[in-house]
Amino acid sequence: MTVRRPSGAGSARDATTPPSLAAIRDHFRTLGLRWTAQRRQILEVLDRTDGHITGAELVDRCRSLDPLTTPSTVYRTLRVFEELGVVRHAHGADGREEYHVRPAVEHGHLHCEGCGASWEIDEAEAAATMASLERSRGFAVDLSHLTIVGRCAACQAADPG
Amino acid sequence: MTVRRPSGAGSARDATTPPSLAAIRDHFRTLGLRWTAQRRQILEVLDRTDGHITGAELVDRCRSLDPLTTPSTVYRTLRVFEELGVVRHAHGADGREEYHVRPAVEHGHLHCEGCGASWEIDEAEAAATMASLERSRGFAVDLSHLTIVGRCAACQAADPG
DNA sequence: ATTAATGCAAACGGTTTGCACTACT
DNA sequence: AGTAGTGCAAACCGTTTGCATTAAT
Repeated sequence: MTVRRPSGAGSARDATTPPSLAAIRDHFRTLGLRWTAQRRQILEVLDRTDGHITGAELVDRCRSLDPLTTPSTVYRTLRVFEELGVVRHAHGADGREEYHVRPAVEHGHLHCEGCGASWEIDEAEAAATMASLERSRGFAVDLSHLTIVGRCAACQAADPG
Repeated sequence: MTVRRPSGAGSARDATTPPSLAAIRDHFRTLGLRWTAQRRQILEVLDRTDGHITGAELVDRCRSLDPLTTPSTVYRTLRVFEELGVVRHAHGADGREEYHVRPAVEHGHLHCEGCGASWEIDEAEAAATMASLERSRGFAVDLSHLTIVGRCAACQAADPG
């Protein structure tokens, strides 16, 4: 199925506040898409997740809520949600696709290859990066897709290697 | 097999110029590892590749040179090469593992999600990013692992969104 | 002669597909 | 009633593994 994407409310491009559940449901219906129990459930799980979640993790969590959950439905729904701009995916440090509900403020991630921890970086913190690439190349960084890998302060202290 | 990694020449930590084929072969032997036709071939293909290459692509190219090439050998060799610091992997824009022969100067990649093109970013260009995260968090960015996704100047002009 | 490395085939995990069926609208 | 969405099972792709065999030292 291919989603038609009219301009206007909820279009994938505007970076406003996250729409409410009801708004999303209505938006679906307006587009001729259907609002099903599965879609609601998946959206709820995504919404409760802060940070990011891989497709497989999402399948698991949905399954633990409702054992009848099917991977194909989850992945298909994820695609639709992304086409509609409800979720966003980025590539985590391990190379997996990671999804998150489109946040009010876009953010990227910092990942320590020493301890595996990760942190969010907001627009302010990424400003230097974005400005520099904008200036030198005219390149517009997709912050919500950004994962920077390296070593955190603690790991450097622990193993100055 | 686990590779012992003695300090000294060729150790994974020093960021010097890329060692010659002969040096690598000798290094292998010194460690009690063996230098085989397959390893030489894989290294040659890697060396001829500029930029980056995925595991699967590497398998294909090796196969086109020698149809007897086996995936398991390639992947195993890749691991050994990486443990020895001969190659490095990063996660490409599409989330795949991408390998490159460890270059004299470490670099990251810039990837346009509009046209799919990618460019290298060197230390100078990444300086702003690295300095900023170093300052705010004490975080040491792993430049060779860095892939920044966004939209290039041309794509922004073509489709101002 | 040792034992590291290979080749094969089979298993793996995450994701995608085709198709008949179900259920939103 | 019509068609979007589901569930199932099977296929898929890239990668990893166990094990018997080969070959570098």
